[in-house]
Amino acid sequence: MPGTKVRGSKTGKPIMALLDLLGRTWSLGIIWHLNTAPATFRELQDRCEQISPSLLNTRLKELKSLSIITTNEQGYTLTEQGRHLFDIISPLGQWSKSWAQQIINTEHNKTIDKTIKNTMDSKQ
Amino acid sequence: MPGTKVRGSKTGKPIMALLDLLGRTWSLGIIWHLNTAPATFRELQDRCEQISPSLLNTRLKELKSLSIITTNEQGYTLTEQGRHLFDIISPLGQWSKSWAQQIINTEHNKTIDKTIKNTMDSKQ
DNA sequence: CACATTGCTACAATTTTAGTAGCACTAAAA
DNA sequence: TTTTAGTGCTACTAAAATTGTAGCAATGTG
Repeated sequence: MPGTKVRGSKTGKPIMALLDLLGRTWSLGIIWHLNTAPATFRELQDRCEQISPSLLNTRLKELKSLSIITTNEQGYTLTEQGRHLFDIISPLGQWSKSWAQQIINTEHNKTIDKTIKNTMDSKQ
Repeated sequence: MPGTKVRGSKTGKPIMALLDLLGRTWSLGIIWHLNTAPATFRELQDRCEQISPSLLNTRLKELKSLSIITTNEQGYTLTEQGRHLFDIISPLGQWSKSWAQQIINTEHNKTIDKTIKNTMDSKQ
């Protein structure tokens, strides 16, 4: 809860509470996968590929008690706030792509460098 | 690494790799606190209030190997990509405030409701 | 040389998460 | 009415992650 002492912060600043929450395994993933559409418990389990039911349940309770998700006839859904939160983190999708690309290039360069080095070594 | 199988995903989609990374304890916090200014190891330890040196070291290595942070004369710093990542999550600061406010109001309303209920009960 | 600071490493204790099994409930089919 | 299938979980143990504390090696400073 914001205002209350949180794991990693004695101050209880909202941002610390939020970073603590989002920093827990699967929090971000659940929000991410719930944006597509509301989902039942098991549907959500599938979307998250590997989450264990006990943890999923724990996270759902946390997120629900903090008004980020809610339940209705369709199952679990983002609240309006939750959707706003998703909007904020949504650009991560694009960012992750260019990030991945750059890392791959870096790795590739390393390989090239090594090849060059080997070639040079063999010529000495 | 994006492209490689990650905790929580067999597909290795960049976004999954990223959510996995950011979902680890203190990843977000480190990025957040590093945006203020570059920091030495111990300075960063202080900013994060409660992180243990072993974990901080682990995270720094991860973030560094993934080109999100780097080291220079000033200590640890966000890379250009890291800064861009921060820019994306930066609105979380503002969001967390209104979120906290709303939760507090909700709690407050509960109290009010209870007070009203008690009053009504006592008048019966 | 003593002393302080920095960037860590080591390691046991504790907490968190994964993985698996299965129960209670509901609804439809046989 | 019994079976079957699906859903929302709970229980439990093993494995992994995190904390908390101590301290070492390297670098500088008086």
